[in-house]
Amino acid sequence: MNEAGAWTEERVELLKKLWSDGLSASQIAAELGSVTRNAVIGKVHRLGLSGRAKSAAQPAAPRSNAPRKAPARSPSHPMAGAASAPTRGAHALAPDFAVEVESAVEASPLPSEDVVIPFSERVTIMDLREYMCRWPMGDPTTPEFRFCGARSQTGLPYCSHHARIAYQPAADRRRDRSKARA
DNA sequence: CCCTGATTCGC
DNA sequence: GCGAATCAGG
Repeated sequence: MNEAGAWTEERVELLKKLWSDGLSASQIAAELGSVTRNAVIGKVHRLGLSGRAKSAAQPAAPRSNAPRKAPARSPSHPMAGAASAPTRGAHALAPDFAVEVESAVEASPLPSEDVVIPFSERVTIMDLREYMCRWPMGDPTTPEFRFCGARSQTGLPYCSHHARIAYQPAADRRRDRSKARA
Protein backbone atom coordinates (compact mmCIF):
# COMPACT_ATOMS: atom_id res chain seq x y z
CA MET A 1 0.00 0.00 0.00
CA ASN A 2 1.06 3.53 -0.41
CA GLU A 3 2.59 5.19 2.53
CA ALA A 4 0.85 8.32 3.63
CA GLY A 5 3.82 10.50 2.88
CA ALA A 6 4.95 8.80 -0.28
CA TRP A 7 5.19 10.68 -3.54
CA THR A 8 2.78 8.68 -5.62
CA GLU A 9 1.81 9.71 -9.11
CA GLU A 10 -1.38 11.19 -7.77
CA ARG A 11 0.30 13.23 -5.12
CA VAL A 12 2.95 14.43 -7.52
CA GLU A 13 0.33 15.53 -10.01
CA LEU A 14 -1.62 17.30 -7.32
CA LEU A 15 1.59 18.94 -6.23
CA LYS A 16 2.26 20.16 -9.76
CA LYS A 17 -1.25 21.44 -10.11
CA LEU A 18 -1.32 23.31 -6.85
CA TRP A 19 2.17 24.66 -7.32
CA SER A 20 1.41 26.01 -10.77
CA ASP A 21 -1.84 27.22 -9.36
CA GLY A 22 0.06 29.59 -7.16
CA LEU A 23 -0.41 27.97 -3.79
CA SER A 24 2.38 28.31 -1.30
CA ALA A 25 4.43 25.33 -0.26
CA SER A 26 2.86 25.27 3.17
CA GLN A 27 -0.61 25.36 1.72
CA ILE A 28 0.18 22.52 -0.62
CA ALA A 29 1.69 20.57 2.25
CA ALA A 30 -1.50 21.05 4.22
CA GLU A 31 -3.55 19.99 1.24
CA LEU A 32 -1.54 16.86 0.63
CA GLY A 33 -1.21 15.99 4.25
CA SER A 34 1.46 13.95 5.95
CA VAL A 35 4.15 16.18 4.51
CA THR A 36 5.86 19.35 5.57
CA ARG A 37 6.33 22.40 3.45
CA ASN A 38 10.01 21.52 3.28
CA ALA A 39 9.15 18.21 1.74
CA VAL A 40 6.98 19.98 -0.81
CA ILE A 41 9.67 22.48 -1.67
CA GLY A 42 12.25 19.75 -1.90
CA LYS A 43 10.07 17.77 -4.27
CA VAL A 44 9.30 20.82 -6.32
CA HIS A 45 12.97 21.40 -6.84
CA ARG A 46 13.66 17.82 -7.71
CA LEU A 47 10.90 18.01 -10.27
CA GLY A 48 12.42 21.15 -11.64
CA LEU A 49 9.35 23.23 -10.96
CA SER A 50 11.05 25.88 -8.92
CA GLY A 51 10.86 29.43 -10.05
CA ARG A 52 7.18 29.25 -10.83
CA ALA A 53 5.74 32.50 -12.14
CA LYS A 54 8.81 34.51 -11.49
CA SER A 55 9.13 36.90 -14.40
CA ALA A 56 11.68 35.76 -16.93
CA ALA A 57 13.71 33.25 -15.02
CA GLN A 58 15.83 35.60 -13.05
CA PRO A 59 19.52 34.81 -13.26
CA ALA A 60 20.05 32.38 -10.45
CA ALA A 61 21.68 34.14 -7.59
CA PRO A 62 25.42 33.69 -7.79
CA ARG A 63 25.47 31.36 -4.87
CA SER A 64 28.60 29.54 -6.02
CA ASN A 65 29.95 27.94 -2.89
CA ALA A 66 28.21 29.88 -0.22
CA PRO A 67 28.82 28.24 3.13
CA ARG A 68 25.33 28.09 4.51
CA LYS A 69 26.68 26.03 7.36
CA ALA A 70 27.93 27.54 10.57
CA PRO A 71 28.91 30.83 8.97
CA ALA A 72 30.82 32.44 11.74
CA ARG A 73 28.14 33.00 14.31
CA SER A 74 30.31 35.55 16.05
CA PRO A 75 31.61 37.94 13.46
CA SER A 76 33.25 39.79 16.27
CA HIS A 77 32.23 43.32 17.04
CA PRO A 78 34.44 45.93 15.53
CA MET A 79 32.21 48.57 17.02
CA ALA A 80 34.13 51.19 15.19
CA GLY A 81 31.49 53.46 13.72
CA ALA A 82 28.97 52.36 16.31
CA ALA A 83 26.45 52.41 13.50
CA SER A 84 23.23 54.26 13.23
CA ALA A 85 21.06 52.20 15.48
CA PRO A 86 17.62 53.20 14.28
CA THR A 87 15.29 53.98 17.08
CA ARG A 88 12.62 51.33 16.97
CA GLY A 89 9.32 51.72 18.68
CA ALA A 90 8.52 55.13 17.38
CA HIS A 91 6.81 54.18 14.18
CA ALA A 92 5.79 57.12 12.13
CA LEU A 93 2.22 56.22 11.56
CA ALA A 94 0.54 59.50 12.14
CA PRO A 95 0.04 60.42 8.47
CA ASP A 96 -0.92 56.99 7.27
CA PHE A 97 -3.06 56.49 10.25
CA ALA A 98 -5.50 59.22 9.34
CA VAL A 99 -5.69 58.07 5.77
CA GLU A 100 -6.26 54.46 6.61
CA VAL A 101 -8.96 55.21 9.08
CA GLU A 102 -10.77 57.46 6.69
CA SER A 103 -10.78 55.01 3.82
CA ALA A 104 -11.56 52.15 6.11
CA VAL A 105 -14.63 53.77 7.56
CA GLU A 106 -15.98 54.53 4.15
CA ALA A 107 -15.00 51.30 2.53
CA SER A 108 -16.52 49.12 5.19
CA PRO A 109 -19.75 50.52 6.49
CA LEU A 110 -20.68 47.02 7.34
CA PRO A 111 -18.24 44.11 7.12
CA SER A 112 -20.58 41.22 6.87
CA GLU A 113 -22.76 38.88 8.80
CA ASP A 114 -20.45 35.94 9.21
CA VAL A 115 -17.46 37.96 10.15
CA VAL A 116 -16.42 37.44 13.68
CA ILE A 117 -13.22 38.99 14.90
CA PRO A 118 -12.21 37.55 18.23
CA PHE A 119 -12.18 40.36 20.70
CA SER A 120 -9.35 38.67 22.47
CA GLU A 121 -7.07 39.63 19.63
CA ARG A 122 -7.97 43.26 19.48
CA VAL A 123 -5.20 45.50 20.58
CA THR A 124 -4.54 49.12 21.33
CA ILE A 125 -1.94 51.03 19.43
CA MET A 126 0.44 50.34 22.26
CA ASP A 127 0.20 46.62 21.81
CA LEU A 128 0.24 46.69 18.06
CA ARG A 129 3.16 44.82 16.55
CA GLU A 130 4.51 44.68 13.04
CA TYR A 131 2.94 41.33 12.41
CA MET A 132 -0.46 42.45 13.66
CA CYS A 133 -3.39 43.51 11.54
CA ARG A 134 -3.82 47.27 11.56
CA TRP A 135 -7.45 47.21 10.68
CA PRO A 136 -9.11 49.94 12.73
CA MET A 137 -12.06 48.88 14.81
CA GLY A 138 -14.41 51.33 16.37
CA ASP A 139 -14.29 55.07 16.50
CA PRO A 140 -10.75 56.43 16.50
CA THR A 141 -11.93 59.38 18.54
CA THR A 142 -13.00 57.23 21.41
CA PRO A 143 -10.79 55.47 23.95
CA GLU A 144 -12.42 52.23 22.92
CA PHE A 145 -10.64 52.31 19.61
CA ARG A 146 -8.73 49.15 18.82
CA PHE A 147 -6.93 47.45 16.00
CA CYS A 148 -7.78 44.01 14.76
CA GLY A 149 -4.47 42.64 15.97
CA ALA A 150 -4.76 39.31 14.19
CA ARG A 151 -1.82 37.86 12.34
CA SER A 152 -1.18 40.06 9.31
CA GLN A 153 -0.38 38.71 5.89
CA THR A 154 3.20 38.80 4.78
CA GLY A 155 3.96 42.16 3.31
CA LEU A 156 0.53 43.45 4.14
CA PRO A 157 -0.66 45.63 7.00
CA TYR A 158 -3.81 43.57 7.43
CA CYS A 159 -4.78 40.05 8.22
CA SER A 160 -6.06 37.92 5.35
CA HIS A 161 -9.65 38.81 6.06
CA HIS A 162 -9.24 42.54 6.32
CA ALA A 163 -6.79 42.57 3.46
CA ARG A 164 -9.58 41.36 1.23
CA ILE A 165 -11.93 44.06 2.40
CA ALA A 166 -9.34 46.76 2.02
CA TYR A 167 -8.01 45.41 -1.23
CA GLN A 168 -11.23 44.77 -3.10
CA PRO A 169 -10.98 45.22 -6.86
CA ALA A 170 -13.80 47.73 -6.51
CA ALA A 171 -15.87 45.46 -8.70
CA ASP A 172 -17.12 43.38 -5.82
CA ARG A 173 -17.54 46.36 -3.62
CA ARG A 174 -21.11 47.03 -4.61
CA ARG A 175 -22.07 43.61 -3.43
CA ASP A 176 -23.20 44.77 -0.03
CA ARG A 177 -25.14 47.78 -1.13
CA SER A 178 -28.35 46.51 0.33
CA LYS A 179 -27.58 47.45 3.86
CA ALA A 180 -25.92 50.69 4.79
CA ARG A 181 -26.04 51.43 8.41
CA ALA A 182 -23.52 52.68 10.90
C1' DC B 1 6.26 37.81 15.74
C1' DC B 2 4.87 35.49 11.29
C1' DC B 3 5.61 33.94 6.63
C1' DT B 4 7.90 32.81 1.82
C1' DG B 5 10.93 29.86 -1.27
C1' DA B 6 16.09 28.12 -1.95
C1' DT B 7 19.67 25.38 -0.81
C1' DT B 8 22.53 21.85 1.23
C1' DC B 9 23.56 17.41 2.88
C1' DG B 10 22.89 13.31 6.02
C1' DC B 11 20.07 9.63 5.59
C1' DG C 1 15.06 10.25 -3.68
C1' DC C 2 13.78 12.32 0.52
C1' DG C 3 13.23 16.20 3.71
C1' DA C 4 15.02 18.61 8.15
C1' DA C 5 17.84 22.22 8.94
C1' DT C 6 19.28 26.26 7.51
C1' DC C 7 19.56 30.49 4.93
C1' DA C 8 17.90 34.82 3.04
C1' DG C 9 14.28 37.77 2.20
C1' DG C 10 9.44 39.98 3.08
